[in-house]
Amino acid sequence: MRDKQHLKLSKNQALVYEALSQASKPVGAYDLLDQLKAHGLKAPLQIYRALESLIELKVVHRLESLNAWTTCCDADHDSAPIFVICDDCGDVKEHIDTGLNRSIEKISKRSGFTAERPIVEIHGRCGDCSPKTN
Amino acid sequence: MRDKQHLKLSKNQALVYEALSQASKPVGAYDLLDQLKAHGLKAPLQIYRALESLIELKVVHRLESLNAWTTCCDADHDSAPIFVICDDCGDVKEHIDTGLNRSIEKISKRSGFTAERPIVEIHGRCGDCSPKTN
DNA sequence: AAATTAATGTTATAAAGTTACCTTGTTAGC
DNA sequence: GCTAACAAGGTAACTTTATAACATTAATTT
Repeated sequence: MRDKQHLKLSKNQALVYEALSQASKPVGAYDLLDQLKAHGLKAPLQIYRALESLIELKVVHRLESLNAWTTCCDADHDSAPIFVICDDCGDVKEHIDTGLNRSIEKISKRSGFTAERPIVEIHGRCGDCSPKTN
Repeated sequence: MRDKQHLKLSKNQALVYEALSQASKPVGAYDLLDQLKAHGLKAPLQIYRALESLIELKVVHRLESLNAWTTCCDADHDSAPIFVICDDCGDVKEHIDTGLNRSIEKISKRSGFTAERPIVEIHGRCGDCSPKTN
C-alpha cells in the first residue's frame, strides 16, 4: 500500500492505526484498548472491529503466533509477507521474498491445494540479541 | 520421529497423544479435555502440560493459526514442518520441503537473524473443496 | 531409604475473542 | 428536506484459550 496517508479512516480505525504505527513492535488488542481508553474507547469489540477493517484495507497484519497486530510495511506486496520475530527483544521485521512465495505455491499446487492465506512467522534471535557465544 | 511406539509416555501424555492420533484434524485443548474427562482428566492444565511435553518430544505440533494441536507426521524432520490447512473441510497436511526451509534460512541470515522456530501455515482450499468454479 | 526430579491435581484467574442487541451517522434516491 | 438503506459505533454479557500458584504423588538416582 503506497498511499496510506490518503486512506479515509473512521475515528476508531484512525486511532488504532495511529497506535500501531507508533509502536515499535506488534501490539495486542487489549494493550491497544488500554492505550485508547484515554481517547474514549471502552470495549474490546471496538478494537477488534477496527483491526478487522484495517486488515481488509491491507494496512495492518495480524501475527498469529503473537496474538498481536502490526502495521504493514510499505512494500507493494502481491506476495505474502514473511515475519521475522526476535523472541528476545520482541522486534519484528516484515520481509517479502518471491522465492519463498513460489515455493509455497509449488508445495500447495502439488497437492491440488489453492493457497489463499499463507502465514510465515519465523521465531528466533535477531542480530543484536544473537546467541551469546558470538 | 520413527519410534513413537517406543516412547514411554506418562498416563496423561499417553491419553492426549492417543486422542490426537485418532482425530482426523487438529484438536483444541478444551476439546481434548472434554474427550478425556471420561478418563478422569479434569482441568485444562493437565492438557496443556501434556501437550507441552509432547511438543518437546517432537511428536506433536501446535498450529498457531488454529489454536489446536496435531500429531507429527512420521517424517524424520530436521527441517521445519509446513502445514497446509483447508479452511473448508478442516483437513490439515504436514509437508516437509527443504527448498522452502533453505529460503527461510537465507532470508533470516541475510539480516543476521538466527531462525529457531519457523512457523509456516498455509490456509486455503484443498483439492476436494476447491474453488467451486472447477 | 533419602534425595532429586518429573508428573499430577485443584482452584482461581488472566488473556483473547465473540455474540447479541441497540444506537448513531452517512449517503443516495426521491 | 425526508426517508430508506447501510456502514460504523456503543455496551454488556459471555465464551474460549491459556497460566499462576500451590500442594501432592510417582519415578529415578544415588
